[in-house]
Amino acid sequence: MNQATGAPGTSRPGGRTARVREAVLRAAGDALADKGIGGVDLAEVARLAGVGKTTVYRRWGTVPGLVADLLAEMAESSLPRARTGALETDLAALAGLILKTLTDERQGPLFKAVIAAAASDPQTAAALHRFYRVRIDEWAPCVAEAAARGDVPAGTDADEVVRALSAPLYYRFLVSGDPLDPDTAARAAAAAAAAARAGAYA
Amino acid sequence: MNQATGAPGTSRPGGRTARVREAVLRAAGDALADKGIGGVDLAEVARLAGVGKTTVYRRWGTVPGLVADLLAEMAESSLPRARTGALETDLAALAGLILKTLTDERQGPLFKAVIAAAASDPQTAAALHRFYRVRIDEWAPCVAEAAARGDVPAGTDADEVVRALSAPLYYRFLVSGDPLDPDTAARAAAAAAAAARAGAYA
DNA sequence: CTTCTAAAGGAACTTCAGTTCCGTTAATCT
DNA sequence: AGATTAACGGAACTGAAGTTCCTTTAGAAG
Repeated sequence: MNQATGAPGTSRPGGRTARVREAVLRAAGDALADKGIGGVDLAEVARLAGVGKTTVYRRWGTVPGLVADLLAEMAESSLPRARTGALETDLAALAGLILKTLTDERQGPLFKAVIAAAASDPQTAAALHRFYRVRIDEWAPCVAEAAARGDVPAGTDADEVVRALSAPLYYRFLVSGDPLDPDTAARAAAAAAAAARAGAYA
Repeated sequence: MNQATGAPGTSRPGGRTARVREAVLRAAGDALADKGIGGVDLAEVARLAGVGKTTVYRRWGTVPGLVADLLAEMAESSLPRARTGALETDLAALAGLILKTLTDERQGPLFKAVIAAAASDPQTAAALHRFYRVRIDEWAPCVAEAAARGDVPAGTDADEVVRALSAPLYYRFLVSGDPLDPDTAARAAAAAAAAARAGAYA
């Protein structure tokens, strides 16, 4: 007597269920990347994934629900931070990583679509915030180590420095439409380091 | 013989046509602010505006088309910049203005929806970029004047300083979900000023 | 290997956003 | 003031996204 207590996929997560999830998330990522959030319908995703549309509607229900699951998947495959030994170079490495992600053929449009989805759906927003919480936690130690070395004032808010570095890249990407190039990334890293040294985040 | 050469509303823009446009844009703003981009349909907007839905479909066609027109309208009512006489205080005034806009009951959700729409629609994106081009052009002179006074290095990129100030606020608003408060705004202004003085934008 | 049932799949159905058609209203020009 | 026609508006129509119902497949347990 093993009744289904939760959502579909929780009680028998192995084998076929896992293959279906993988195929659907992959197809969803493809569709999001090339049509954006408005252009995705679940029946199309099901067709691309080679899966019955009933299955997609039953397990994910709506486009934002599917996007939230996709984000949870993406959070798992987060890269480890750089350890160059100096604040400026660590931050430059992070800026380069963000630049590479946002300008990537597939990842860029995907992030754009996901952030757009989060703007109008609380479930997606929560998943997005968790995603960036993980990223910031991964990279903040760069700043903490710099503080320990005395490169930035004691009491500097490490999270804030990471955000300050990321922000200009995302701002261009989402809001102003100004170009995103290695120069921009380098300047974002340099500016964050300079402001941190000046004690703007203490 | 005055045949209609352009889109509806171009050949007889006065009177009723203008009233309809005003009512529809107002209703569209309300709907966007409280349902977000995904939750708006043109028939509902028409009903709220007290206008035939055929009219809305004929003149604006799609939700992004309507949003683009709304943005063009918003760009007209841009506020003049502050002139406090010092870089830090000018930048603090701008940060305060952005904070006020993004946390406003109506304007905040509206901006969120509009930026989300721009993520998947080129027409909306173009309108959004024009909007921020206007804002940056309005405020960049603060930095140029500071450079003339010798407060920041000669050759500092004024536009870049304004973006650097705006970015952390928008990043929190759209991406990370961290709180937006006067403290954050003050820190964004201080950091932009510090980085500019250090020559990070020269 | 057999049993049990969670999860997938197919097909018909429903609902509603978006379109089309055509009659009505009112802005502009003489 | 009267004529012209751009633009509005109501109502019926269309098509596809999303739902429901029932059957089939295959993962987990004994």
